[in-house]
Amino acid sequence: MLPLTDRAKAPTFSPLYRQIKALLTGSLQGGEWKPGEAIPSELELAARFGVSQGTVRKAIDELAAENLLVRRQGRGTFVASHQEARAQFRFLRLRTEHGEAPGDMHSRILDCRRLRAPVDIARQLRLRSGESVVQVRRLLSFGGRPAVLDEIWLPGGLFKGLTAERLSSHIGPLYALFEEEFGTRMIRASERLRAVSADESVATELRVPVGAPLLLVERTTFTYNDQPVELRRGFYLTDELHYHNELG
Amino acid sequence: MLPLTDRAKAPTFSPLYRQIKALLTGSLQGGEWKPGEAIPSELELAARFGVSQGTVRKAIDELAAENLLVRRQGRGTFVASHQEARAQFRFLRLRTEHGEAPGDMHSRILDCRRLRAPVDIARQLRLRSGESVVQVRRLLSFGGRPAVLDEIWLPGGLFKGLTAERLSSHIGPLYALFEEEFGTRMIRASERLRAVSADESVATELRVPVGAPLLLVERTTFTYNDQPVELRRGFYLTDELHYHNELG
DNA sequence: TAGTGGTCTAGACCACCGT
DNA sequence: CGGTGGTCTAGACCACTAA
Repeated sequence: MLPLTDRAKAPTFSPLYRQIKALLTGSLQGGEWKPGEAIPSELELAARFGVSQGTVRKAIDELAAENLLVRRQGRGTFVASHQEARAQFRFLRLRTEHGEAPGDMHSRILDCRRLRAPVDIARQLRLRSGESVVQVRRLLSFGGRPAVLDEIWLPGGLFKGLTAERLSSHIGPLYALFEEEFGTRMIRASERLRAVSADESVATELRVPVGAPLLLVERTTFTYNDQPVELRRGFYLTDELHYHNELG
Repeated sequence: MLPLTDRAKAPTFSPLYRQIKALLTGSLQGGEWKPGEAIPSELELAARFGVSQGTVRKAIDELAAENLLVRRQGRGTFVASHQEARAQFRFLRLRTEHGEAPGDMHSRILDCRRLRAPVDIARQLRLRSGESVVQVRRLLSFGGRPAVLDEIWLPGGLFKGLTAERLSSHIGPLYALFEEEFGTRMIRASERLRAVSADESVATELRVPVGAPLLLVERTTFTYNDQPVELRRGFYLTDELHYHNELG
């Protein structure tokens, strides 16, 4: 590790703890520690990198704030996972009238196809036009009532063995499956929300009249290094549930 | 300040930096430092509270993360203000197709009335039913096109001199006016989003057909101590603009 | 009891800003 | 230049967990 005085002359100054953070991120991305596992203790990492515990702490603090790591006092620091209960509703912002997470969720896969990427999909996923992509359509229901119709696009190269059967036999969040079976961890997402009218095909799946108002949620999901790896177009029926958002 | 060993026996343990944070929050709430002003330096505060600079730092770190304070290297730490450019679009999440903040914003006040709080409004604002509230309706336009119809409810006691004239003559965000003229600073908000159909009165104001899909945004806004001080029902026209959200 | 993260301190030095 | 926040260190002790 370069001492601060040497690094300070670099055109783009980066403090030591950020370099440590980058090294840790690299190890996470490279799979040195898997989701759910503990990473080495702060003192071990400090020894490995030749810095003080405080510097490692600050790097881990930022990674924990970004939900890449989870600290547990007395136990250690763990790689975040979409398997954990606390992660279940981090990306799905639907809530009941009372602000609680809705129960009795069920996912039905409508279809799963491989095809050549349309130009706009390719551009958003940073693929070459015509490269292979996977398109998944699925219906989310709560208490037996359809609530969300999702159309999902994934890079074909990253999701080779993905089939409707594999998706249907999976229990829990899709992101848990993606992380376990395909080694792709969703880190953050950017959503664009609009109100639209249900067209005939959407209305049929959601069992509402044609023209009913629906919340359209377009999501771009990113993995490490801000690499986009998923696109979603979700039609949300918001008569009983709503999309919840906190403005800090 | 109690030493750690004494405080440790308290039933609800709170570290020293959180006590400092509470003291700072109290000074902010009490108006010792006004929005836009600098607070004392870290070393001054450390001396005042009889703790180390590091402990003050950690307290300020959290307040900065909550957008109550703004750090500026080499200059000092300042009380956050809704006047600043960076705060303008913190609560208004509308973006253009390209993800930019929309330009040419104009606010037109439709009316401003004082009345006795309906039961549900009173409950949400933690007022006694029948207490005075102010109801404001206003239309936000971008590039001359109506985009948001807002209905706003405020506690009458906190907003005594608020009139349609005062609102209309104000330039900039309402929250800047509220903070300057009424001493009430909006800290955070909780929003519930739904898709609805435009009824006749809303359709007229937004110049859309009756039944057009609109994004309904219901907001509860809080000041210090999680005290709710504003309710909003906004009807958003999302054909050209959309509601943008980042999922961390 | 050993090991982990969490808090607190004191001190040194760096980066940045305004004068 | 002096003063501010930002980084880094070394060391002490506390709180929590699991064995």
